[in-house]
Amino acid sequence: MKDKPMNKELYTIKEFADLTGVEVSKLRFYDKIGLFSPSIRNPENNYRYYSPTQVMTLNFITVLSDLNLPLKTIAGLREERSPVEILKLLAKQEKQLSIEMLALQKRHAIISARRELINYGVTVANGFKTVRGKRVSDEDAPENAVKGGEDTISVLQREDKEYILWPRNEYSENDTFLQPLLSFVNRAKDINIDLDFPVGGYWGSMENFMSEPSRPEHFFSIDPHGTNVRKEGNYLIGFTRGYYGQMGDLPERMSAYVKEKDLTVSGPVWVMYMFDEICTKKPEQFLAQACVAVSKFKRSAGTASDKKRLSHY
Amino acid sequence: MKDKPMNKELYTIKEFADLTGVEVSKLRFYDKIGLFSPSIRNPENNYRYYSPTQVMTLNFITVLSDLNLPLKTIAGLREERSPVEILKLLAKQEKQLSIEMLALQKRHAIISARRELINYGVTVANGFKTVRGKRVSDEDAPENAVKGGEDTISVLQREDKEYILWPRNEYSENDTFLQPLLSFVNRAKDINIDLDFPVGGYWGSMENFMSEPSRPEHFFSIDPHGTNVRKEGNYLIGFTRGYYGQMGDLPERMSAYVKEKDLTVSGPVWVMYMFDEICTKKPEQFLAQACVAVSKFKRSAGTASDKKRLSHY
DNA sequence: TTGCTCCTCACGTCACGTGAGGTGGC
DNA sequence: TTGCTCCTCACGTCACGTGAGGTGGC
Repeated sequence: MKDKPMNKELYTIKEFADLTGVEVSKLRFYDKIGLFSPSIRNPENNYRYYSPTQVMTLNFITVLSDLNLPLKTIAGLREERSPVEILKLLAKQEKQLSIEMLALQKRHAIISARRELINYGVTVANGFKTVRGKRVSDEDAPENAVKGGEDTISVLQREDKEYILWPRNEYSENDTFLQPLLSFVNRAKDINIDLDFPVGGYWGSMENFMSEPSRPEHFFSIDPHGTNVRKEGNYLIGFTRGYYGQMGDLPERMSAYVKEKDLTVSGPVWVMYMFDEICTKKPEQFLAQACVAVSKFKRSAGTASDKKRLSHY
Repeated sequence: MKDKPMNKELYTIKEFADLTGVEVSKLRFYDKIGLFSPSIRNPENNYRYYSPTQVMTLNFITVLSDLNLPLKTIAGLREERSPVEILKLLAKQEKQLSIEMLALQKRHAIISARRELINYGVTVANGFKTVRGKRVSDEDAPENAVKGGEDTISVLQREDKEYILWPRNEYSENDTFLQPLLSFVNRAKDINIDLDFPVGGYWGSMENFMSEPSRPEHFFSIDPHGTNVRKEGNYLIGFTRGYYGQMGDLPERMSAYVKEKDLTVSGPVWVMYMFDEICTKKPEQFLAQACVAVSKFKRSAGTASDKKRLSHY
């Protein structure tokens, strides 16, 4: 008297695909590799027919496949499986997941750092004449924006900025910045530094920057996990175009400004690249910002509301 | 008088691989597809020689590749690129990233839900004689644990549990639970319900469960995003083995217990599967827990510290 | 002569998707 | 006859990794 209503009906491959949401090509593929075959084949024309209970079997496959288990593993589990075994596999997948999660977070950090820098570079290159896509005159620009574009030297308020300071560079006779960079890159993987983040140059003082502008004493990378911090405060800011190590007349322009405005600068000099080889093919188009703390300054700094409106490079 | 120290030295493919951390096979592959070729080839033996500045070019590729840009896109960018263009690509990758992030979080939720359930099932199947891998006697078991294993009916404290209640099931004459399940599965994608989460059966009341134990009025899925909540409190708990819809003598055992202990139960009945087709091939090994709120109960419930020690199914 | 590096070319991976070319039922 | 579904088989995808088989310099 047992009727088996489950087996009463059969689905063609298209019907079964519509029912389960699994595409026809996928069903054919699963059949081909022997993972999951229709319960019946018409011997005359080889048509596939699926039974209603196969919905659960397919769900078993779909669930595990969605958890990134390889189809071969799933095929093995179809033969034989136990709760404890599945538990172990799930634990393994969860570990894998947390690794992937960290990788995604790192990618996000890199994208954020790059976007912020390039965005700032574009704004600088436009002479801050655009704010949120709208052109504004210098007078309308935020207080702590660079007015007059990339040729202007100015003093601006900056927020805290995290970075990683690399080991000190060693130069021999004719070295440019390239030799220490190469020797560092070579060791970077050992000391676990991430070369995907933007890299800049660091000098211990304005004097050092002035005397050897093409030889940074350190490199640094703009990495949110960095334990070094360029502190919030007023900074003397200037820009220049050109390849790594080519500072042009920027050091002179900065010190002329310092003299003219009777400023006192102190602490290290950071040079960060808004446009680097990621953005442009032409090294002469690279866009860098040099930055050094101003310890004596008379004009008023930007207001708090201005701070929020602008990027904090 | 310009010396070009960058081009002074050349690296063999192995040296260049060691320097940059990019594997030899990858360098050969990039050369093959025309993405990145050595600056010099020895015409006699076709040896590849890389120049120091190519480190930056390769870094350009590595950075963008690490951000999941396809190599074809990167090849296009090698020809021509601009800061604004890169900015757009980064924005696109960031969107893509957040989608991937959500997918990972969903996978994590599924794994968590499954692990918790199966783990509980294993514990029940062992008669709660193991606690953290150690066998303990019933007396040593936590207050709100099932003592005596899966045949025991008991009243236990349970925490809040989120779930999604599916639409009401429609049965015709000879339908088992399977027909409504299928018709639901068919619509699941439209109403955006995730079939990767564990599914259980729901009856509006103990009476309904008693009269039609193989015909749940609703299905529900154990999904942390669910807006339905099975509230914290004391529940009558029983277990049974068998395929979906086969409750065996569980309803009778539960009502006998209710009578014997002079309890009053109220509200819906939830049946959740700790072992389902994900865990085992054999439907008769499926392990389910039925659960209904106890509104009158004299024995003391578990202590607060016990609550934390146990899973909250 | 041995060991090392370099080369090219072909094939494998993973989970499918996409035709091409052909059949069968209404 | 037309349109629809079904079939098989082969090839493409994506970014490499892995041999096989052979060369060149110390």
